[in-house]
Amino acid sequence: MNKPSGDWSSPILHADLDAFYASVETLRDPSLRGRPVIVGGTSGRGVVTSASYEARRYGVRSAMPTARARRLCPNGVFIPPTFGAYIARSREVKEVFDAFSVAVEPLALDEAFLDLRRASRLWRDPATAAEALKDRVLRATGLVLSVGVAPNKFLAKLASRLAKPDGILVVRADAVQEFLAPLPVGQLWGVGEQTSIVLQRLGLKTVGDVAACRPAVLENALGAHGAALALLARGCDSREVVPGQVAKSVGAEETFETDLVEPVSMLGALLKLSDRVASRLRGQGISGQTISLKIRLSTFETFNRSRTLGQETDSATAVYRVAQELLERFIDGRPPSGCRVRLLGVSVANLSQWPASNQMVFDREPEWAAAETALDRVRMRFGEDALGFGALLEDG
DNA sequence: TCTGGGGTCCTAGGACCC
DNA sequence: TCTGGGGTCCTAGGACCC
Repeated sequence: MNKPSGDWSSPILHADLDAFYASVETLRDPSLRGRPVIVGGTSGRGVVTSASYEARRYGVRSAMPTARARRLCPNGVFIPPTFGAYIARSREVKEVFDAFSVAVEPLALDEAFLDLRRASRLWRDPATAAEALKDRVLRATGLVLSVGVAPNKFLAKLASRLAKPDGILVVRADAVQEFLAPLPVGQLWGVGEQTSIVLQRLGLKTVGDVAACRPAVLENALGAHGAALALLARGCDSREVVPGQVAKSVGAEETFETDLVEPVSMLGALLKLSDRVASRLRGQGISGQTISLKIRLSTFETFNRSRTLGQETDSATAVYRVAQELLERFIDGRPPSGCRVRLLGVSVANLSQWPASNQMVFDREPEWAAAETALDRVRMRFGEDALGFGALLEDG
């Protein structure tokens, strides 16, 4: 059964779906095929989350304000995101990946690492496997995949980015330096706007420049981050592909169409956010100890306030109470005019799995679990009127 | 151009304990 | 009376990724 063995010096794959959200929308509505599809917030404050390659020709990019994308591409089809559809497609793709390798580490809905070292008898070489993976994903889901093939995670991720769209790029172990050296520093994982500025000041423009720089100089300028960059720039990355990672925090946030100034509307928003977060915790069978509140003012200044409880919770009312206290304390410490709130967020960290005993209760009494969201509790206590949230405030 | 929503990781100071 | 040292936890802020 052994296939002839080719070059296995680059056994790590990074698989990345092309223009994922826009592609899913095109599958949902085939009349969009070939048109500039732009998925993103359609409110005044929305940004682009995904753009088809047709839209990119007009200069539309992810994270760009939707208003600007409309100016660049007036004929674009603008669609608000439908996350349920993306999650469902992502699961289908994950099934294809899992049939392919025992070591699959998802990074996001549209990308994953695959370690092929334990599949070396099934394929002549990793590049052949990458071809087959693209083909299987396309046939199973209709989605187009780009794949980077490299000796480690960092190089594989870089390769898949450069392979797009609809490509495969293999970085051979003996060609790493030539591959990396000419790339701009911004291609290094973890180099964004701020780090680029620091590197620029050091006179470092390409990855080759960074590789040639003394690690101590980088560490001095950027701390531990600098030491890590020194290694990446030389193509060194010893991180393993780790399947089955569990989340470390669960959160929900919302940017409001217009800034909130009334505390009562802020509390109403907090209640909704707390309910969303708690529902997701229970859905995953986890609970957490640290509740955080995120506040972004109209000035775009952003604050975080958190509190760690003596015990874990997955209850919306418990999360809400803490968030409410943190918010009230924050407002008290500000000048009366200084609280135009652009965004509120609630998150829960310090997570752990539910004890098995609780999960048994959950299994036995699903109706109990279903009634357990905070909004339901509020309705039960205050009636439907409570959804105006006035009653909650009286209750304080 | 006026900046989403979901996350991860790192740093630094202070409290607290031994 | 004139000041230890190490470890851990908590909080706040910030950079970065998709």
